[in-house]
Amino acid sequence: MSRHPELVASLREAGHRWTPQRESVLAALAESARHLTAEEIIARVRVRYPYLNKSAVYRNLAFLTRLGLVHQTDLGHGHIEYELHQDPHHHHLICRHCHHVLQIDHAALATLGKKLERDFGFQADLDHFAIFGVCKKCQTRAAKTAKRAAR
Amino acid sequence: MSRHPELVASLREAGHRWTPQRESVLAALAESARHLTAEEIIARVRVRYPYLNKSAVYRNLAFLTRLGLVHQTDLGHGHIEYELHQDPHHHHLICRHCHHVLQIDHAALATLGKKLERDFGFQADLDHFAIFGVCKKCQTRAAKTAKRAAR
DNA sequence: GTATTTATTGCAACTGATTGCAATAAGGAG
DNA sequence: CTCCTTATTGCAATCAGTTGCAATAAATAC
Repeated sequence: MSRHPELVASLREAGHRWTPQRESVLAALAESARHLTAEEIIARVRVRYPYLNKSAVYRNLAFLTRLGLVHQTDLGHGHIEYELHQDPHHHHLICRHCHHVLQIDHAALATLGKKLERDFGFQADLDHFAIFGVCKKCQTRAAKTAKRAAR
Repeated sequence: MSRHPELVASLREAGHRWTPQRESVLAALAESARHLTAEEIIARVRVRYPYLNKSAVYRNLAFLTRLGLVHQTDLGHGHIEYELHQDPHHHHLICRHCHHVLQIDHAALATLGKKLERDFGFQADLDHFAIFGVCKKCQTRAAKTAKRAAR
């Protein structure tokens, strides 16, 4: 019936249902190691389940996100990207010039989390964070261009 | 002609033009002390300029953002919010339960910025950051509910 | 003033995503 | 198994935002 028996049981206890549509969305994410856009998920799900409605996909992505099974991130590509939640926690540094995405691990943000907790009593969701900025390469490239322009 | 003579001059030097539409979008933001959604901006602009097309508003918001005059933030209300860029830099802690927005100043994130620079050579845009999580109030409320459920 | 260049606008078509609602079907009870 | 409740689906309408393109008009040169 399902390859996620404990998950399914806990969903049912909470009054939710385990439908083929829901399973297929989760399966599409589980079979991909990387982020997928909603459009990619719909395409993959329809390989097995050709007439699945897109609103069911969007609603299940929101549902799985609420459960904490799925993460939504805006990596600046114009579409939200989804991925299965899996440890270790990581974050992304996204260059606004070359759009390169550098993955960093949670340690870099642990201090900030503690600080927000201590100073404001705020329990931040510092998981899978997207930070925009300028990467090393583009900084040096920009410096060179500025120099050339100055001459 | 305009209440922003230096701005207009520098735009012209860069090959841009200063149109009534562009001015009216900037004016709408300047007259509001707080964040506005695109819809609110369109409504305010149309008080003086009834037939302005929405795509001109969106394009000018993007344009002013590229110039660094305007900031876009997703405060989790389902719409992007815009505001005139003004110091001092600040950030937002947004509770995912009660949706309360707590404004904090830049000091809290300064350490993170230095760390990203030092460890990864990444110059992060740590300006007007939105951090989601659970606020103090909702944490204590959740703790009480859990206790009650345990009985 | 007129002519030229081209950034910007207005419009209409379109995209990704959301929503209201009736129909369906999952899960539990008998 | 059948019956019942209601979470979920499918569909169509809708919404916020984007895009292609021809028309307009801002800025510059003359």
